[in-house]
Amino acid sequence: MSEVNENTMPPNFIKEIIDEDLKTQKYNRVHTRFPPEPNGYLHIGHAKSICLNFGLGKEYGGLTNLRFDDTNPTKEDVEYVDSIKEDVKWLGFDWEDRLYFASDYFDTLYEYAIKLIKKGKAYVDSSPFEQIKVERGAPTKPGVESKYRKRPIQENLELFEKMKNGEFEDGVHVLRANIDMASPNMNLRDPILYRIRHAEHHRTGNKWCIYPMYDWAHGQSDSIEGITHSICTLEFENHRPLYDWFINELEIHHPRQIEFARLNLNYTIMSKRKLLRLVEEKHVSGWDDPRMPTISGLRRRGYTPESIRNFADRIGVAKRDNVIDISQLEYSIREDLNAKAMRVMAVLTPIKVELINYPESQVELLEAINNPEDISMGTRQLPFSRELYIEANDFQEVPHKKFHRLSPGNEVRLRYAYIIKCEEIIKNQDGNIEKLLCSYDIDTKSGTGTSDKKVKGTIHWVSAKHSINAKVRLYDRLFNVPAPDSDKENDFIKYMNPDSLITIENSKVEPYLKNAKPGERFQFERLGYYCVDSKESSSDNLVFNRTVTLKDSWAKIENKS
RNA sequence: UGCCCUAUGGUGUAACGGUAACACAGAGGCCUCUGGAGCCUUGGUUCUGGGUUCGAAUCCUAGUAGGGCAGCCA
Repeated sequence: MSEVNENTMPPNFIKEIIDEDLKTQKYNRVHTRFPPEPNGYLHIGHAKSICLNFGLGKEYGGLTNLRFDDTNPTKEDVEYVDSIKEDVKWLGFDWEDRLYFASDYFDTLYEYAIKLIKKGKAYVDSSPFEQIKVERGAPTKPGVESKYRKRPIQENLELFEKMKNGEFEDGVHVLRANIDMASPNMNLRDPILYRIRHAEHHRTGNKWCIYPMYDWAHGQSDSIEGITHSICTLEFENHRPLYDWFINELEIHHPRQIEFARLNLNYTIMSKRKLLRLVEEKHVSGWDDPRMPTISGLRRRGYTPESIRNFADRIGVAKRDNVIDISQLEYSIREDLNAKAMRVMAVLTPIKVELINYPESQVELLEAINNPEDISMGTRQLPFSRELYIEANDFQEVPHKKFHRLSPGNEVRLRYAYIIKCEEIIKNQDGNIEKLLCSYDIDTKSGTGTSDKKVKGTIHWVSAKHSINAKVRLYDRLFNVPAPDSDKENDFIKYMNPDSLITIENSKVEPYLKNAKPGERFQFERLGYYCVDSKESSSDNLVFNRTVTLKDSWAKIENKS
């Protein structure tokens, strides 16, 4: 697990509120929490929240809990609990011994409910589902009080206990708070606290058949844990008065809730439901498919925890709706990997080059720099011989006017090696290039300074007989429109990018990569950042995933003309 | 025809009543044995109209626009 860097996050309105609360002694400590529901995998939007909550805890010398809000047994599963824990850890955060579950508080919550009933602030409603829905009214229309609203306290107590004891079928009764059916805030129109659900819970098993609603459980859970600042997304702003009402009626510790705008990224989707659909309908290989915006997907794609944390800091926190450009995320990973990734030679789509004036059996070992951004990473030896592979698109038979690479009669430098000149093109019967016959200039060996010949381009290469095969997966954005789920007419599936994954079976990589470990990240010179696939790669069957390309200014020049 | 929230360059975020800053993207240029990296240059009548003030992106007010709220989901 990597360390969280010491940089503090940029100023934001939440820090201002906390500063103020500390100054006024509203609280004398900072305690936050990250409260996911274990019903899906975490995505980059959750990463923003995790970085925020844990970042605040760290920055103020406080604490941050990990708490699962597992109040709906029909949707939750331990698979999700495990993946969420792994993701939070991988991002570099530590909840220490403070791993909690809302289900830990089911007993307390039950007692709290009884307290409310005794105060006449909650009642058992035996109206059918539809009745309750109709009586709730609409945003512009006040609700109507239930005929069970004035049920005697003793009867409520007895019914509620029977609900708990499993004496009723699902849906027969609910426990409701007694607040205000005419409130302009719908959340205050006698919200449901408990519903009957004869379902097995992933932690409490069959102990309960009544389960608290999120609204009833969430605020009290924060209170029980002594949370000072409950940070959540904007849609809970209207729920805050309800949470305040509960806390006040119960007379328990009062956390301060602060809402912020969730992350939106273009060219992807963030809805858990839709991500689940991609997985279930097999549009992707799983939650950790490298094209998914999930944390596990980004991890398998080759993103580093540091890059995600830096991204979270850079995009900031505010209350207005936002759509972050995906290039911002890509910038963060390039920035990190540029500093850290070892450079390596890999030819994705090879064409053969034969150096006609290079001795048949000669092999030279050339020194290559592992990372020009970090010379402490040293150098390595690169075998060079008469037969090489170069990238197919580094050769143009009829070169574009600004093309600086190899073309007939033209010279180019082979990185860390010699300058070569294309003398002849050998084609097969179909007219496809079989190989290029080139000459090399012995006086131009890299590092010798024996020639002052200048050449416009430098290309990467690999020695044919020393290279090893690799499978390379080129990943691109999953959708080809900026907002795939904003179209009300068309399903978002329609906007999936058919070229989001292109697999190349026979790429040639330098021999150093033979021992590359799963998850290890490299820069393939002039191409991009790649990592060894953590699931399917082995030393005799290398599989690389493209994390992100290098910035490609040539592509822009090419597109312009 | 209700309540709540929001409004700063293309996208984000900052500026805390003293005259708009930073990052990404875009466009130019320099440099380069990665067309990478790095460096330089280049964008805003701060949603609109009033008001308060010597002074407003910041405060007040009225509009306008966008988002949220009618699960026994979270």
